[in-house]
Amino acid sequence: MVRSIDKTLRRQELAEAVWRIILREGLDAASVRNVAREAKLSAGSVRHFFSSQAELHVFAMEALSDRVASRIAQAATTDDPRTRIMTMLAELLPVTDRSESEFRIWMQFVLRAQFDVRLELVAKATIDAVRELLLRVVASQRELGLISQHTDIEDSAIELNALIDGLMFERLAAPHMISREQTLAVLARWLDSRYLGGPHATEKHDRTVRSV
Amino acid sequence: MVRSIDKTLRRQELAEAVWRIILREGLDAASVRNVAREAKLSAGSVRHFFSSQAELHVFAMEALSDRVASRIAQAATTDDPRTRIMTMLAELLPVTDRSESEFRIWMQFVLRAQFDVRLELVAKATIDAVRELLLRVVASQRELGLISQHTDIEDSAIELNALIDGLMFERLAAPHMISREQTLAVLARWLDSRYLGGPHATEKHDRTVRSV
DNA sequence: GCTGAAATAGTACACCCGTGCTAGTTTGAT
DNA sequence: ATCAAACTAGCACGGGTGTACTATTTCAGC
Repeated sequence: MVRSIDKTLRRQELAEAVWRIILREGLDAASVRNVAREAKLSAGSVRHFFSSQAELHVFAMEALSDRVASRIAQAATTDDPRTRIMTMLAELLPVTDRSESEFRIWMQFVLRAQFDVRLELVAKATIDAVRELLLRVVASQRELGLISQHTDIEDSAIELNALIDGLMFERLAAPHMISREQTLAVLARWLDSRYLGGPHATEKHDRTVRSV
Repeated sequence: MVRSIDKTLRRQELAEAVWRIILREGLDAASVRNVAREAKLSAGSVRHFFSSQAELHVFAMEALSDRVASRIAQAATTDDPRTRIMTMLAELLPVTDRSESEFRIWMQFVLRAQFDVRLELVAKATIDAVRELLLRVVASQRELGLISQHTDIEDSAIELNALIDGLMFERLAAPHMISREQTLAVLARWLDSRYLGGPHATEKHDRTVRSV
């Protein structure tokens, strides 16, 4: 069935149209008519792929979440443990043109989720996934002996999560206040401060982690 | 001129009506008609006090910023340095019914500011003020000898700012993920970890000493 | 009281919205 | 070539929006 592939494709195209509009004018502007125009379709056509505007928005939000998740999965294939951790966590921050756009869009969805039950579900699932990722990261750090055996994994993950969310928020809400380099520097400093042996002990630990 | 006092009062009342609507249904719902109904006025009457919807929103955002600022100023009168710092910083976090509401509204404004030049100005001014506050806090900590003389004030303020913004964001976007108590605990832990000696020896986890 | 300005209400206009509906067009399998 | 399903376009309805405008009410100062 070639048609069903087309359908999936069109839905993805429409999701991307939603993204572009949100980036340009905000989620409010992502009306059915605007999205249709952005995707060079008619409003009736959009209705054919999404039975309601709400469904379109939910799909666009899920697609965005998936997109970021796949990038993190990609980053997780890095060999060196410390590089891998830094690369993965950097994917949670708006420090490139691409990720800056993605998180700007994501933020709009998350805020609207406060008044939309369906979007709230997507937000919660994604946020929980990030929390679990961070827990695994910190846990694997401890298993590798990169940080003290007495480190409270839960507390560390919570603090790391807050730090990352704060950096993300500031990069989006006040980019003049913290540059991309500073953003990564703050994250790196936080990680280094917990490593045994200080920031420059890099090549001593060769074991690979399979849980992350 | 009793009338001009009335005018100021009405504007404040309308701002509070805007707040209530944002809290309940989001900034999108803060239309002139909705605000008028919330304030038990006619739409034409609202227009008499604010020449446009944009002006109403800007005023409501500024009023909110002022409100939080005055609470921080109030907290700054605390005597004991360490209590004062914690009390002031706690005012930057949504950890009470009141502050939770205020920051929830604030977040809506800040996000819309990305697409509204006038709101962007208010956001920038407020965000810059917070940054300067945090710089002063860290600087005074060092002057009082509460933290190491080698602490980089700028770096510390940036990290503290990110942590606070992250905690705020998480409390609003994912309150299920971090409780009010946990929020304050993370902040307290971050502050304590920088104090020389560290007062709360009852802390359960091992704190790695940092030279930052 | 009287008056005029401030305050409030109400109406009208042009616009955008979500969505239901219908009518055409395209397309792949037979 | 035929046909049914998939696709696309367009219209219409009821409703909400900002705002310009006019009409009415309120009330302090005289």
